[in-house]
Amino acid sequence: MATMIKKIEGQSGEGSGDGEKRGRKASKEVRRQQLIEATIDSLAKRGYSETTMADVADGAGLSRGIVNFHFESKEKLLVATLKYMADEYSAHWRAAYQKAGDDPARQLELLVAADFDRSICNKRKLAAWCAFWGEAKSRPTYQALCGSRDEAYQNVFVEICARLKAESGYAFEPYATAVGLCAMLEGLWLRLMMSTEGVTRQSAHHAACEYLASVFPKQFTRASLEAHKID
Amino acid sequence: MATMIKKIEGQSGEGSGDGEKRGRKASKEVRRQQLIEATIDSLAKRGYSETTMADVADGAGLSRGIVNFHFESKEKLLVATLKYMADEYSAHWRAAYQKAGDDPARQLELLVAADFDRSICNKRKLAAWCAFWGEAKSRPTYQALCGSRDEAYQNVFVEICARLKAESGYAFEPYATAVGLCAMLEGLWLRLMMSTEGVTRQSAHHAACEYLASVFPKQFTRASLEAHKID
DNA sequence: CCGTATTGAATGAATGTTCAACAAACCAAG
DNA sequence: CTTGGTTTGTTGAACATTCATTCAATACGG
Repeated sequence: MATMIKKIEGQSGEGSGDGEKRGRKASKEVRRQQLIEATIDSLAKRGYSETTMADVADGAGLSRGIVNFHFESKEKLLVATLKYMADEYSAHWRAAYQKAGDDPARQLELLVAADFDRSICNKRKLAAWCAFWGEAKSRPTYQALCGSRDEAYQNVFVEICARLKAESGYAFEPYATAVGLCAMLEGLWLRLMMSTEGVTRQSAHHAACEYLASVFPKQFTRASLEAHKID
Repeated sequence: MATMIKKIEGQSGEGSGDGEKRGRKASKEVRRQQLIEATIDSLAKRGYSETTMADVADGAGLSRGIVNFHFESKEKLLVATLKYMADEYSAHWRAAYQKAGDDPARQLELLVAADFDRSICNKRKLAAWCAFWGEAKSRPTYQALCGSRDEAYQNVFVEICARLKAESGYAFEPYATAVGLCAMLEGLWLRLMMSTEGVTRQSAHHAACEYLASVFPKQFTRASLEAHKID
């Protein structure tokens, strides 16, 4: 157990070259992350309602009381977990957006692809997301964070649709089209998480590309989208 | 309380003209439904993890032990509730499908409209659906029923897309297009439930129609879809 | 040694389930 | 139409369990 902690701290140490005393002070942040990862594990395996503090502690290989030390309560732990995932998601699409440069078609293609990237879109994370969605309505805190595909995210799509319309003379309304696209991406995640067979990350991405080819025929052909497909 | 029971029994009596002794035997089914409705209420108000047997009993205005009499356990109650909603949803879209006749374009329009009908698509029911979605991954029983937008539902869309393609020479793949459309409908439900302001049943339906107009331009114009809009 | 992170048992609250008692509906016999 | 007995639905308190939280004791880095 102690060795595992050392290893994680080591990884953290490599990543950030900060020369401060890393043993304890870093440990605090590392321990939090470790517990958050264990929380995601449990949410994915057992679901929200069956996830207990003991599960999380056991999953992290630590003692029962530890969670209340690093997080004040179960509620706080879950909020921190959701925030962790929301930040990760946000950083991921922003990176893809930036990488795309200024071409709206390329922005669209990369943003959609980003949503089906392995690092974000896997059973574990999707299950955790869905667990929070299920509780979001009755908890304002969750509701705010579950707009992870947030205001900003949707606005980017609205902007892209508007530019493509201006550029190629489409008849659609940019706002409604963007809302529909964002909804489809979310819905594909939902299906990905729900159905055991049939749906895969690739097939979901493929369906999204089919949408792009239908709605933006001037920018995308099915052949070109197929060519860029990587995983 | 007794008067309320009488009233409900009366309604049930009118509906089914069976001449059997209706006082007790009907009561059993009525009571089950009453408890299921109370369960949906609680799921919508408190969420899955905070819904207790006491909440359900109180919500129905009955005593604590009653739920374990009509349903064997909490688990069974929740499964029955989900099944109730799944059956209702299925019946609703099948009715719309039948009403549409044999024209695939009209089938598509009515099926999409059905998804945003008041009777199905309201905060209460959506919240309850989402509560189950959140738990579905870890419970095979839920997972099976949560394919309420089931195999059959999706296959109808695949068939419609295939016919429209054959009829009008579109380039899309029917299966991927249908999957994307179904996913969008689910995603719009999700948004409808999540965000407090901005999204309404009408605007969600509008986004779906925008999709239809973009993907099936030969069948739908934005003007015609707008004209048919009722609620 | 000092301070901090960690442990694990104790505690108390919440909750699903059980069950003995009670009420009401039903049916047959007077 | 009564009456008495039987079945069936309903109640609410008791019970057992699960679980988040607390905290005194401990280990360990600096």
